Amino acid sequence: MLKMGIKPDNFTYPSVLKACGDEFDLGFGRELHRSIDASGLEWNLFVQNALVAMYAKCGEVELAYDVFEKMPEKDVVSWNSIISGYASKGMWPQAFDLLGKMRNSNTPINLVTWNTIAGGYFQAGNYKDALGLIPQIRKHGIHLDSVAMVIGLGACSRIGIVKLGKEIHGYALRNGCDGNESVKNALITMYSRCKDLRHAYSLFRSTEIKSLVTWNSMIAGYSHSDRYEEASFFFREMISTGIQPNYVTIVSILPLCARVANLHHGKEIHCYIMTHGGFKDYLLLWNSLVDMYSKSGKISEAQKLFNSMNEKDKVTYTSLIDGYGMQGEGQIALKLFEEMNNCGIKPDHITMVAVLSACSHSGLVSEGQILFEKMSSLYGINPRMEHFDCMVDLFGRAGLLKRAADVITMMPFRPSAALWATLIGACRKHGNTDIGEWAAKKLLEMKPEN
DNA sequence: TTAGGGTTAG
Repeated sequence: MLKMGIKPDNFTYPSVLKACGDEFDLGFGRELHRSIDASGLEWNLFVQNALVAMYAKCGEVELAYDVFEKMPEKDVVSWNSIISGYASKGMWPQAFDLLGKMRNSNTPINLVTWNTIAGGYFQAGNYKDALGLIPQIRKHGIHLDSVAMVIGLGACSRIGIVKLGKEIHGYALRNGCDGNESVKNALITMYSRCKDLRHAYSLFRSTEIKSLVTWNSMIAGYSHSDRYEEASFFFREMISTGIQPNYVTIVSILPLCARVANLHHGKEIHCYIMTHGGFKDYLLLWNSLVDMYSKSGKISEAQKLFNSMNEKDKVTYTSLIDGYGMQGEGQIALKLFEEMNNCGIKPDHITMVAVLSACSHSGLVSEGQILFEKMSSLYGINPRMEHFDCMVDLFGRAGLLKRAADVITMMPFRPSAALWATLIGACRKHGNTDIGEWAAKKLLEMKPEN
């Protein structure tokens, strides 16, 4: 268009900027920004809003704010764009500060504003807070739209509260949103994640035009419920209807492959990825493969794959560390942990579980203890329940039953029945009746949790 | 024309 000498106008720039945001093409976005400044359209509200949104989507909230701040006139889209930028980065103080300023500016808050906050909560894993917004929205007399429902259903499926999910389903039926594809897929996910496979299945079968996401929702749902046969059946049915799987399909089905007795299915999928294009850029996918081989005890396959990867993150390392740990190769696991730290990849609480359990399976008592004690000072990770579980197991396996018992007594969490059982098992193995009986008594005293 | 959403690994 430019080559033909046609000048972009106040309609062209927002559309192209939106595309930049969707593709995270910051380079082209900045180029457009320079071109806008030279075009005389730099004060157009639509153009400015689109610039704010583009920078926010590309993760450049400061640049987004620079544009936003200088805008002489702001509308609800401007505010929503900048709030969304901060919320998606988890910068909550800034997001809420702006929400307050938006209220003071007499710009009316609309459903998109609410959905932005709810979506931010969802991304941060605050599913309860996301759900808590629904009654607030309704209190303002605003009707939920499909986006609000999808977020609400997503939160229900993560927490596993089918009752609230059903209420949203009812709301969708009453408001004619049940035919919306996204709502349908979110409903399938909600029911299947809440282990109500019957409802998930009937919704799926009643969907006439099934998109890739519909199939993925179903496969992920059954996979999540450990139903390999059905998940695999849907996978094959999907391919037979001419729909090609994408990386989400593969990532959904791989964890199940590790759990079935032979690795045939997992290898088949690995082969599929190698022979079909379009998968190489998804780290998530390669991590799932490393994890599958690790969990299946094929540690040399996992290592081979790991070596072939150009990009690795903490999940790649954690999967391999976990694999070596399960094989009783604690020293190798610790070497990998050291390597990841040297590479500047920060471990998180799941990495620590893998490392500590590797120590426990290989009898590396002092190594495990040192790592546990230095977890928060060295890596900034506060010990969680599962780390204490690892320590009880570590001492228990080594026959240091008094120290295992001390961990349970001192830990700032309510010990689970399984943890008492771990200690009792260790006492039995090492012939310690005193601590064993004490633990058994504690286990029997436990009140059932509500 | 510009803002929010569904399937996703350790």
